Amino acid sequence: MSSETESPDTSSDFIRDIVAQHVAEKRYAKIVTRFPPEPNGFLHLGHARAILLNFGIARENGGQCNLRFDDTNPAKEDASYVDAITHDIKWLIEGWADEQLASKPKGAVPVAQQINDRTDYQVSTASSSDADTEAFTASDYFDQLYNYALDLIKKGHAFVCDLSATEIEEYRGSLKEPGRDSPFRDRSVEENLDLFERMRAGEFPDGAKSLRAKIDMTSPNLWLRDPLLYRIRHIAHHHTGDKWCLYPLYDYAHCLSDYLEGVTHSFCSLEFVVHRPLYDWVLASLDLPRELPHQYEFAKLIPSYTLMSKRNLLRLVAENHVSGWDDPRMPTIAGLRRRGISAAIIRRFVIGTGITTNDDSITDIAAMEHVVRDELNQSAERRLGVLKPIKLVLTNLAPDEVIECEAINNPQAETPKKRKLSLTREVFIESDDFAEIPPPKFRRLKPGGEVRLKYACIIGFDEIIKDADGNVTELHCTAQLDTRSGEANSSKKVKGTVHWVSATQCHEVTTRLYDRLFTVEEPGAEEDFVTALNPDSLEVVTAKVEPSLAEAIPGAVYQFERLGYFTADSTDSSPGKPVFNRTITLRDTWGK
RNA sequence: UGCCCGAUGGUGUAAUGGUAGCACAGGUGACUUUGACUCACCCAGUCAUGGUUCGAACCCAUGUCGGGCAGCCA
Repeated sequence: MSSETESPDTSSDFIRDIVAQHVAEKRYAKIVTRFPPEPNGFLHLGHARAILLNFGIARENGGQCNLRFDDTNPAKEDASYVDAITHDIKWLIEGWADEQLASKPKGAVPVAQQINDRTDYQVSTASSSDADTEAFTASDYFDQLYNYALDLIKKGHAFVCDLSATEIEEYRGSLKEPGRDSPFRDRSVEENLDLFERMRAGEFPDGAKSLRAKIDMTSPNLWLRDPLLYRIRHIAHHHTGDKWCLYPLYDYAHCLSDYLEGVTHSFCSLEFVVHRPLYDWVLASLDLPRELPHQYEFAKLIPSYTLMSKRNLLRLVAENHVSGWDDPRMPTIAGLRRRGISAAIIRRFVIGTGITTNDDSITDIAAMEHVVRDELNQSAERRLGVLKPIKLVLTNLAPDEVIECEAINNPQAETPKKRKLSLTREVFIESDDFAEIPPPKFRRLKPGGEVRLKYACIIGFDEIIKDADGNVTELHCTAQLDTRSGEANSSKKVKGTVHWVSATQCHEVTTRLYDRLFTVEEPGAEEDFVTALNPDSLEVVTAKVEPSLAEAIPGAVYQFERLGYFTADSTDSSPGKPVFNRTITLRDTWGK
């Protein structure tokens, strides 16, 4: 099927070098990575890099990659995204790293175990053959996270603070000025324990108190100035319900979730570099028995002409600039899939961009378009379809005459299969393929010229028919039947070949012509990206296509010869009535 | 102007003290029953200045430019 030519495992990057070093040192029994999406939107091309890195590292080292929902903020998250995210990940790695996708037994939470006479907590991993499994979920660790917070308080590493949000901001200082200690910083362990328990019990309103790490208010790293660990939120959580009104923050929950799952390598994007000391501080302050996970950062993938943040993509959806998260113009995994772009294509493109710490790079979207065309050229069957038809009459054929022609399904195939096409007196050709006053080097149909109807025969131009207003209504030509394949004059050469469909044996199908969503290279850098929306990103036409396309398989991609690649939309098509989405046009070196 | 990070053709990357390579984009031509594909050729780079070294894209120093950080978001 796919001729996926993914980079061999010889390709390396700084992260693979680090992991290879650890493997050589036998530092870990098994390499364990994780992909931790927050269920607050659909996954996009940027996530694809993280997914492919995490699963790729696991795949190359006989390890595992945990899918973990990072659901510590009930105000922004929703269970409705969980299924879509899970589906997209599985689809992206299918046939490539399915074995590495790790989950846990249903309902599993961290359990106590003895390690070197010390009590440790870990959540078990389910084997891929187990029946009842589910994704790892940070909120399943809330109890254990709470207990760890108690430990932190007992060790004098955390305190309950009564300062308001604005006061905390003031006390934090600025980029240049050091911060000041909270007046509540030196509460006794007993008082902190009592207050924290009462926070959990719901005695205080939102924002009245918080649990903070006791680190260093004068640190040049803002994230070390007694950062918050827990905040009060009297709001139900999509997974834990109303059990909690106290929720941990990312910096506290993430490193410990990694630890509880036995993650060895925790990869994230560059903006978390400044958080790494905090990641390490939390883990180190708890004096944990097992080997600690470590965080490594890499640069995000930002393709040109696309938006790449969930916040912004959500706005496109909310304001109806697109039909949804899976609109074929969206850079989401679901959108690309509907567009006809396979997982193998995404993998080849994303992996091909590499992993670095260069932080200001924009990847030319043309690099992805190249992969799309290259893969589809190998796999897509060819069909004939006319987007903007103009009628052409072959005056030397009888009205009911049908001439059978043979068309090749895919010239790239080892042993190309063929199908039948019917040439009739009346056909449609692309209106772009005729010019009454042709521009220089025009190789198509023009007055007095000749052109070949693909897979049929050469035709000679006779006459142009116009209506009263001067609009072209029909083109009259003569078919040179002896130039058909196998006939005496079949090797006759003409400069142009055009596609066509029989006017009496064709189907009309709704076809969506997509173009890039934005007119500028970096819409995310725009004051307001909405002003950079491409007004022509979607054009709907009723195309005339050859009969076989009525049975197009949703999700399959076809090349409409000389036009581009089209896929039958899997949500809007119905049996016998496909709706086509244009995946991408063919490369066009002539320009028009 | 606090701290941290980064800098290789137009773009994305490789070279880890020893010939600056690959891909995309762009250009020219060949081929063509898809102006597609394919093929051939061309274009074009180590941010700057010093230093270490027989030898520096790589190590050091300084500068320049770019990015990140002051959510009870992740």
